Amino acid sequence: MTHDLILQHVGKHVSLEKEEAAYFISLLQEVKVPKKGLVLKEGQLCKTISFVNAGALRAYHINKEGKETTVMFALPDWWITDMFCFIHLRPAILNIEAIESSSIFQLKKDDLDTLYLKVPKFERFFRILMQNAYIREQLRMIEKLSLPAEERYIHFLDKYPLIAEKITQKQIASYLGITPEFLSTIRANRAKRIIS
Amino acid sequence: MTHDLILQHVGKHVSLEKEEAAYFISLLQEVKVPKKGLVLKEGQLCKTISFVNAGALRAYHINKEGKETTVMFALPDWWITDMFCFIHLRPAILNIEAIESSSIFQLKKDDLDTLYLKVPKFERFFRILMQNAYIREQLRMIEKLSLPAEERYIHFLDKYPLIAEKITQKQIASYLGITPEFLSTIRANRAKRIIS
DNA sequence: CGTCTATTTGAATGTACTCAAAAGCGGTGG
DNA sequence: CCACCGCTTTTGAGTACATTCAAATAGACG
Repeated sequence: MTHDLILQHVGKHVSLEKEEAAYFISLLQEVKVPKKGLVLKEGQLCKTISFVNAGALRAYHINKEGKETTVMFALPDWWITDMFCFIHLRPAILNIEAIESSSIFQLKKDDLDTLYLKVPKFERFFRILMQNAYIREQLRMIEKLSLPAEERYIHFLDKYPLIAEKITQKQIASYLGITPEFLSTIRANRAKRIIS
Repeated sequence: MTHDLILQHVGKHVSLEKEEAAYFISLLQEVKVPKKGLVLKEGQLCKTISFVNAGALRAYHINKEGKETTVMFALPDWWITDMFCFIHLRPAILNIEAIESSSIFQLKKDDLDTLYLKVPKFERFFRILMQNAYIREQLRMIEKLSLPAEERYIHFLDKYPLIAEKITQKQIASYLGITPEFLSTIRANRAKRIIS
């Protein structure tokens, strides 16, 4: 359980003194999650944000009709949480599960708030993270509103090849906002077109 | 052109010394925009972020088929820009126009970067802003993926009554991701149901 | 007042969904 | 190690939600 990856990751945006790095790491708790294990369950208080050190996670929401929609995937070097509930200390509206056996570092809300005060560099670090997350979501919304399902599917494969190879089509479909059956016919149509 | 609103707004999240406030304000440039005036045009470099002091703005994207999708609205006390292009210094993919005659304060990217260094409190301030923006977009995506058009319409009226009363149905439709014709039939159906 | 755009209405169409059933695939236990 | 179980994927038919196109009406603004 080295912290090389996370320190390198933080180092991309801010440079830490030795003691700052040590303090930061002291706040992290490593958690191993087996495949299909839940890191967060809807209704629970979401008290932590997780950095993926190894493996892959998925956050999804289930609406009142039982329909599942995938909010995000996270590979190593990504942070994931139910941000709304983490920030406002509300019961989670998302589930977060391990797609494969994973190792994550969890940071508690309270500790993060203290970290901001003790090492203000982390304000910058998380500002950049939030900024990128916001931009990603905004671009995703523009795609969702302006492109048909097939083009969104192609973009997804293009943008997230490493994710695509780890997950099922059902999960891709629920990220794109279509049914697995429809994704299947999209793929069948493409295959036909490519042959002819 | 007082800066009361913006200072009060910043004050909600961080408290500034007199000189810090003065410095911050010195970086702002007031711009008056007439109704239908463009603050940002697709293809231009997006060098500024705008705080709405009075009036109302709208950011929208036009895809290659000419279909327009509204990315966000901004009332007084909101910040608006093409965040992707602002951060990465790319040609804008969004247009930003005034829905009504407006007064905005513009902050240049360079000045913002300097501001972060000189007054690190602003890292915190914008971290919180970005965090909220991220959460909003994420919740919007969950709605878009899991609710039918009619429910999204009701939620919109509920969540943004002040915006709803200023804009056209066409603009609401383009925010919800439906055609104006379909929004019209949704409204007609609701009216019928309410009468009977 | 006239023009331009937004809104409504309706008919025809298309994209995506539901339901159902079969085929494929992966994991697990005997 | 193979057979079985459960889940994913495919396929197809019927359906529903939403779009397109067109035309009429209503509203906003100079």
